[in-house]
Amino acid sequence: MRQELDVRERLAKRGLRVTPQRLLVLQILEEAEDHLDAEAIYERARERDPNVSLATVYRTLSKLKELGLVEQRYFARDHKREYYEVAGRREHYHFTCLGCGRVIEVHTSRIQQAKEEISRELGLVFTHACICFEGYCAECVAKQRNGETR
Amino acid sequence: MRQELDVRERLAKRGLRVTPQRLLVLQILEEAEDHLDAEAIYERARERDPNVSLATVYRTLSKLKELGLVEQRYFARDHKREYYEVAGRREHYHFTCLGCGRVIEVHTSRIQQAKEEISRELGLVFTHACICFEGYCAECVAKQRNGETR
DNA sequence: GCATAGATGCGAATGAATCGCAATTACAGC
DNA sequence: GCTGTAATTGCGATTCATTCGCATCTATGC
Repeated sequence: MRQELDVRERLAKRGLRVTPQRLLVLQILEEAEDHLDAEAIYERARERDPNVSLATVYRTLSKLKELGLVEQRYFARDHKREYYEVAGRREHYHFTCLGCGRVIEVHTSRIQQAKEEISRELGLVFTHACICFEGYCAECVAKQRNGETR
Repeated sequence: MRQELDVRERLAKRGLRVTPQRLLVLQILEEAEDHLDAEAIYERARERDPNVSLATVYRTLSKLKELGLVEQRYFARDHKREYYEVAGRREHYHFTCLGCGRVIEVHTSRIQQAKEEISRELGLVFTHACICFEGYCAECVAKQRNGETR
């Protein structure tokens, strides 16, 4: 797990408290393999502390996001829902398969390049980018092909 | 305005009707310079036909989107809200300035390149991409600088 | 013109996220 | 270790964009 000291420091720096709920949400996100939305985090949190409330999960995620400890994402599949992942991982983007629903992480430096180019050309300063892709994964494409030629 | 014949054809092809409401929404989108959300379209529509309902605007946008006549967008500034623009314009992406709220259209071929590369590498088939940028425009950056050194 | 499937308008419903507020609790200072 | 106090929590109520249900209307093919 991420150094708890770091977390304590970041919280303290803003006069925020280290509460069991905050540590719990953070831990859940660090243990998660896939991406979780508030509801999913809430469910997992209740398993360990049946008293946590959904509102606290939301408030915690919001704070942790401000502190730069977690990142919020939107996936094409369900664009109204917010998903979360711990911050500081390798630059990556998300591709949602419309066939199987799987979210595949993809890597590319093109987005970064695009930002740099546009920045140079128009003098824009980028603080955030929301990028998500949608389509069909290799397996689902194969399935569709088989289905069509049957 | 886009050839109404084309619109009639596309609708007819799916057994959909050409109604005044649909033509009105389409016209509003074609006349709009900036990007509109359902509420804004609704307001403009009522000016010409006070009876149109918000639900119809939503349903119309949904149908027009299916037909490929309009495109739905999300902007970083307000990610829960859907914005619309007529389809078929030159490939572009949107940058929202956190300072003045302006939405700036930017052009780059990097995104397309990224899709092609990832497609080759992982066999993914892209059907849609949701891309939006956020930051500060040149003017707002300049303003901030002045403010800091004052 | 007539029939009828598709559309509309209205108000109610949905659902994720947020808010208000009283009750708790972390933690700085003693 | 205790205390005071401001931050935090839990709960339920609220918000707000979008969608639904349904009775009424209407575009369109015959």
